[in-house]
Amino acid sequence: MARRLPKSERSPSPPPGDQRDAAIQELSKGSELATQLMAQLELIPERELDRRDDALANVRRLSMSLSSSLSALRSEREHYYLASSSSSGAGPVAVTSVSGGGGGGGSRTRKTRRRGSSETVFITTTPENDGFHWRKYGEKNILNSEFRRLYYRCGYSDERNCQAKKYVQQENNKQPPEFRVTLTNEHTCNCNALFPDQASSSSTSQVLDFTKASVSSPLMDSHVGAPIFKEEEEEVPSIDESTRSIMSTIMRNNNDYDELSPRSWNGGCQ
DNA sequence: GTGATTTGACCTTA
DNA sequence: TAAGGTCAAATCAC
Repeated sequence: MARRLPKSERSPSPPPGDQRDAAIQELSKGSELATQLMAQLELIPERELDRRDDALANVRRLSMSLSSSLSALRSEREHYYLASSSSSGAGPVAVTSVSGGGGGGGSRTRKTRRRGSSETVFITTTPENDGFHWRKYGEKNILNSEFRRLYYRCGYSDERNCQAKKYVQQENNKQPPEFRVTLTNEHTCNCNALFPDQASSSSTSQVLDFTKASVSSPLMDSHVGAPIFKEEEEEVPSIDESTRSIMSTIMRNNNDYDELSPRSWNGGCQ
């Protein structure tokens, strides 16, 4: 039942949370602690060399995993690109963060981005590959551009009041073609498709299948190489097992991280 | 039948 | 007033 609600029946969205920032902070702390632990291990006497080296190796691995988690989260915060595919060999080419003038507000029920909520702009050959479920709601010819601009909103915009939006406009006819993607508003739906193996624990988990027209753009050809996230799929190329495990551990230990928790990744997407 | 996309009209902003 | 952005009925795909 995805029929859009009449304007009058819509409720205002809650402000976007900062759970991701909290997660980043916790990961930073973990990283610092790992560094300290490494220093302490160096002090273990040489007669226990074997044990010391094993422990050191483990801590180094832990530290590296924390670092990659951090960098992945930071990257996602900036342009939602945690789930970009390595199989396609194509990713964002350039990223530009733009901060607008500060919320439209007012009594208008309709707003345009010209009034300036924060937005992220980047060029990519895989505009569809950001791990989120988008629904197209419009398409326009743009002045001085030979390509039409496509308008997407979060697939859970209605049921979860998620205000995330995405504008996709082809930039050129290169092979593969490049697209300018503009993301506005953070997802508040808790419905990204990261870690689909965890998501698959729920029979109603949200999956992304870009072979369906429903979540892809007519501009997106097969050569773009979009990943297909299905319930049966187990691998997310951009995140290794250790990173995933550490993030899960941290999130289990902090219930405030609803936006990032596995529970939210799958159960929330119904 | 259900849910997503298309598309022309309408709204908002500059 | 032009252009960008959004709405929502019609249409399409499954």
